[in-house]
Amino acid sequence: MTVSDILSIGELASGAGCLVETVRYYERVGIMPSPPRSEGGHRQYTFDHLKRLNFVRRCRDLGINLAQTRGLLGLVDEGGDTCDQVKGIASDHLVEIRRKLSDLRKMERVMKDMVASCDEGKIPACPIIDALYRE
Amino acid sequence: MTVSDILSIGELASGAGCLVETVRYYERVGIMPSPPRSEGGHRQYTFDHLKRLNFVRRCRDLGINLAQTRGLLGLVDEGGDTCDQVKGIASDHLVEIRRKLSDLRKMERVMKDMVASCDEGKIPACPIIDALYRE
DNA sequence: GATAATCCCTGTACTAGGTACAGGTTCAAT
DNA sequence: ATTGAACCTGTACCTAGTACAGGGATTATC
Repeated sequence: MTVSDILSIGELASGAGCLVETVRYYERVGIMPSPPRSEGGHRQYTFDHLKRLNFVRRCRDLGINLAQTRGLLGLVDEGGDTCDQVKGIASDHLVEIRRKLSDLRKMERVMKDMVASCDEGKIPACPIIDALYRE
Repeated sequence: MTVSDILSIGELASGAGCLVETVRYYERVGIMPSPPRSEGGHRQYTFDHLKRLNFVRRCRDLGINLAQTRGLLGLVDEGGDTCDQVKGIASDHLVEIRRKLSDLRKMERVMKDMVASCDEGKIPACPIIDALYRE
């Protein structure tokens, strides 16, 4: 590591807590820009790139998919009064999260009941298999 | 559709509410057996196959992955006193569901706060982008 | 019995969001 | 100058299917 402002792809990746391959993947799919290169062909990043990568990772951690993340980045890149559009994307995502939550809660109930039913009788037929196999 | 006990792949698929391609995929990955064929090479299924396919679809609907589903089917195929093993797989899956639920609840809270923050001020900088972009 | 419409066959490519190499080059430290 | 780590490109792989293309089988209608 030098004292300059240039980050290698490894430094960038570890700064954002992801793999080097992931950064190259983001470049390939147009989420991260192609940075300038050294004479030998190594990618040279700046702290702005790190901010952008962290933004992407934060979106991903929240379950925002790459297409939506790309959309948000587009709005960021444009700048200007796009707050409503951002809010739209975020609201859409919130709806999606709530749908998944409701599905998972149903699954939890079913699995919990199935596991509990196993404790009750020590009968030969397994109630879980029964529940799943029933016609 | 004939009056015999033989189901075509299309009848099997629609009976289980999935695509024909999915059935062929399950055969390819060893979840469904290779059934006998007609003289012309068409797959010939029975109602036992339909039961098995429904079992698989029910597992998938509950979010049980194919590897775990294969495990359950293995226990079913063996028969015998494997109730504990079944319960093990189900309990593991319950743990997984609960982990996902907790992640999603966190995401919901964050997204909800972000969307709500947008309503408050009509300031130029978008609070959602801010929240995600913060260093 | 002929024909047309529908179904089925195999094989391959594609999806999302990366991960995991192989084989070769460059950089940084000693 | 040398060595070892990090980097490069390109390709294959993962899950759980989906989507064709090009051709053969079956069924319904006439």
